[in-house]
Amino acid sequence: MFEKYVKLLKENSIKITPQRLEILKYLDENRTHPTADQIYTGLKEKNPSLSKTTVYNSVETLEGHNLIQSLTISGSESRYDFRNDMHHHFLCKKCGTIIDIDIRCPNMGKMLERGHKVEGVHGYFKGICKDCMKKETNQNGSYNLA
Amino acid sequence: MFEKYVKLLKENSIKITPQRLEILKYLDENRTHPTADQIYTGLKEKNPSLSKTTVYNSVETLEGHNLIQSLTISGSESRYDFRNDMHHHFLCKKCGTIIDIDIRCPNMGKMLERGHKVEGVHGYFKGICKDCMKKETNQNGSYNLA
DNA sequence: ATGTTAAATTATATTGATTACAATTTAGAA
DNA sequence: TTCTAAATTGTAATCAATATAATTTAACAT
Repeated sequence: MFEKYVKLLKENSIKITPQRLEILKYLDENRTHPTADQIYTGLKEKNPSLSKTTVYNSVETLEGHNLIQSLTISGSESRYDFRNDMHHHFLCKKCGTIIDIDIRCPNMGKMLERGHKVEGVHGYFKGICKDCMKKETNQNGSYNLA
Repeated sequence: MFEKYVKLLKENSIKITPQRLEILKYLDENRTHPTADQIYTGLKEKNPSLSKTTVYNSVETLEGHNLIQSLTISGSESRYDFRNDMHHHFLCKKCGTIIDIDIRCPNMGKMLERGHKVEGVHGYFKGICKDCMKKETNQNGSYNLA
């Protein structure tokens, strides 16, 4: 059940606690880039003693060891991503979904040339996602029947 | 003095107010990507009647008309950028500076291929800037004298 | 297994950014 | 100049995130 996450924590010399295992599992199984509050709410029922502070502490620890990464795409709240590899994100302004975009930033070389040490890269696209675009097109189409 | 900003507002059919002119001018002259609070504090002395709510309202209006853009690079607070053209940003974890990086994202084509409509692109790099790297090197060098 | 201890968890209080609201003022059109 | 919708203002409220201190616990040594 939790072996995978136990292994992850052990490999990184992070103390193994039920809360951290649950949070890791939740992020692994919910690739929707949830907020701290969503993680808390999602786990609270099965783990009534869970505290929101623990969620904040845990994601901070996990991020500090590069087991997960945090996103600041929406401004109002941080979101968390089980994936720790470099990829980009797309936020749909219509449905709110955050989609993983598998592109690696091709500009790292330029940053090095300029003498900066890059430790993290975040690429955020914002707009209307494919599915919402389809719906819009359909709507406009029906208007044209008049 | 303010002709440039009057013109900007007029072109976008935004009602011209002294507050909006001051905020635009502040952002134009302070390319440090200030927070709403920094804008407020920077203008309050010369404009004692200015309200922080007005700063929030104004930057929202200006961003809505694409006169400025907001950054969510730091997580805790939004920052504002007079530049509205596409470019990237680098946040130095050491000195906190946010540097403009003049690269255009080369992945727009891929997004279109996938059927998404992209309205905004934000590229954030985080790490240690050139200047802070130099200081670190110097420090390590002096230790090596022992 | 048991005891020990530093670290983690928890509940609560607090901070800080942002938004909501209602009263007042004002920009810009008539 | 008058009028009106919109903007500004101060205050209160909200929401995410952090600080704090007491309690619990993971992991090590015995």
